Amino acid sequence: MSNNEKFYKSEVDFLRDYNPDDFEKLSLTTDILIFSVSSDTQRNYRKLPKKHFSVLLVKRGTYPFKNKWCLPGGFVGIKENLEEAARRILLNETNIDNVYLEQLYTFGQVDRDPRMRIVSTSYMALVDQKKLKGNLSENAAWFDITITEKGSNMKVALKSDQEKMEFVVEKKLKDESSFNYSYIVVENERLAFDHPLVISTGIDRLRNKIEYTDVVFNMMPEYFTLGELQLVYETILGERLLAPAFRRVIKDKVEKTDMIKKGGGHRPSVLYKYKSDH
Amino acid sequence: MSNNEKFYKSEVDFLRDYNPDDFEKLSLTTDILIFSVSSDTQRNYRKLPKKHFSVLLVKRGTYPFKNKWCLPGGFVGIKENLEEAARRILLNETNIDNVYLEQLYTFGQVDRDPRMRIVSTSYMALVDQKKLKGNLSENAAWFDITITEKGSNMKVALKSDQEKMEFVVEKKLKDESSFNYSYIVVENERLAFDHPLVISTGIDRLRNKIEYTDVVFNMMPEYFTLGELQLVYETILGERLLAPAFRRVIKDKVEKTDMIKKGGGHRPSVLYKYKSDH
DNA sequence: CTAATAGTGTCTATTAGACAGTATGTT
DNA sequence: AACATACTGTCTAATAGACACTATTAG
Repeated sequence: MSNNEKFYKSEVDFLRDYNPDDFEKLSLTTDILIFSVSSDTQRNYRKLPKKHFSVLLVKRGTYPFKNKWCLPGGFVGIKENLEEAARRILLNETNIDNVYLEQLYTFGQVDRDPRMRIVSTSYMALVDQKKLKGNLSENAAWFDITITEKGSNMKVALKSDQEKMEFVVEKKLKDESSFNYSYIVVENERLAFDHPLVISTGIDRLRNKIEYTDVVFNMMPEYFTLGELQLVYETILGERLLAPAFRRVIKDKVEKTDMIKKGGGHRPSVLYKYKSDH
Repeated sequence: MSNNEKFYKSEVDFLRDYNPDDFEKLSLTTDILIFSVSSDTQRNYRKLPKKHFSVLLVKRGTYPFKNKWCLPGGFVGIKENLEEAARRILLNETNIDNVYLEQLYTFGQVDRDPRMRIVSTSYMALVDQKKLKGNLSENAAWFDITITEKGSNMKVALKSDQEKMEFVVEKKLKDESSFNYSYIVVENERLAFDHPLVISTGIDRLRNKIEYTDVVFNMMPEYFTLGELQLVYETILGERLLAPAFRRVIKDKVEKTDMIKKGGGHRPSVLYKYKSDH
């Protein structure tokens, strides 16, 4: 009997059917990374309001990580699907529903929670911030994100009306032959758990997906100008784009309306809406 | 006190710190989707051996799903990281190590295991099949994959030396504005659990990643001809590629050696190897 | 010689980048 | 008038697709 045969006859099937002490049950949570793009209040009547890429954080009231900020999250019920749990928590904490949500990654480092073993499946939500306004709890706040990359390090500065904080993660290739990497937290004072990793992973995912999908329209109001849309792309990608090229690429995804946005100290702009059938 | 304030003061923090009955612990497993590309034994001295995209499955010896096939997998230890668990199981069941491995997706449907609530984080491994040969257990077998897509349905035919089976899944968009979709199993006789979903998700991921990363080289031997490499791409993508275009795109990723592969009834071919620094 | 793959050259079509130039609002 | 954005046209560069053509082996 070979070593492998022995294994298959015992361990695989064994593990499927039994639950020995080594494999005791663990807790599963879900954390929701809610991204949106917010606008500055307009200072100069000529200029377009500056846009900020932002994330919703919640201040913890109890230990561990008391007074630190974290992503909204909670335990997955024993009879609850993962995405259902994420939507329940999202609805409870932000009062919104029917939002774009996708599974991001499952974080399972043994020591990621100081209390006990907790594995967390994170979800990424993309919202139009106006749908939430006025409903935020005292403990929740939007933080504008500013990303600075130097070498393999990424510094993420977070700024709300009240607070400023930042963390630094290092992007580390796990495999030289692919874009398979993970992040390591280099600096972090104010964020709870391994949430810097979740945020970094989400930024990465969004920056990728914005290039080949239409997810960005989940962060837009129903009607928008192409200038505003371009600003959102620029804000998320962290780079300037050339308007003619942007318009060429985006033109099949949007539909002109007969509405026009006036009021800026410049030529008025046609309002567009998302065209899903193309 | 607003509804939201009430919520934040209670539920978020409550859930973090307590473990009420509704949120009892659950079992976490990992399933490993092992892909490789195998070659037919050569029948015509002129023709290149045909290549097959294949997956490693294990036959279950016990209930539930007795005598059905499944992906190798097992429970995650309470003090074991997710990827560590995947590597442990991979090593035990296939006797290989140092293999390309990436987290694929976490499947958590409440009813995915008939015994109890089990959430599974799947990993995808890419291997060169020659490294495994001779070590396979009786219960394990490579299945060649043939994919037929019609409309939103994908039929996956699996064929080993001994057995043939197939399943059909439907690709369903979850969000009209993105490529965020999930699969639904339409037909499945012989595969255990929700493993048709895992396989479909993995095929998708691999087909995507092969276009913008170098993952494919994890499935290649150290030295290979460009014709063989092209065949692997064609096998995984399920479409023919034009040789001049393929060579143009691939040329920066490979390095010519001074070795030559002779023996076919045709012009000999230069052997290349992967060049990671480009 | 033949069948089969190896490998190159080149034309064309498509897409991306760059920039100039015109248009039209508000103050 | 001045500024700021809206919007278009066009040149160029880079990339992808198609196909013809040459090279070289085993049998």
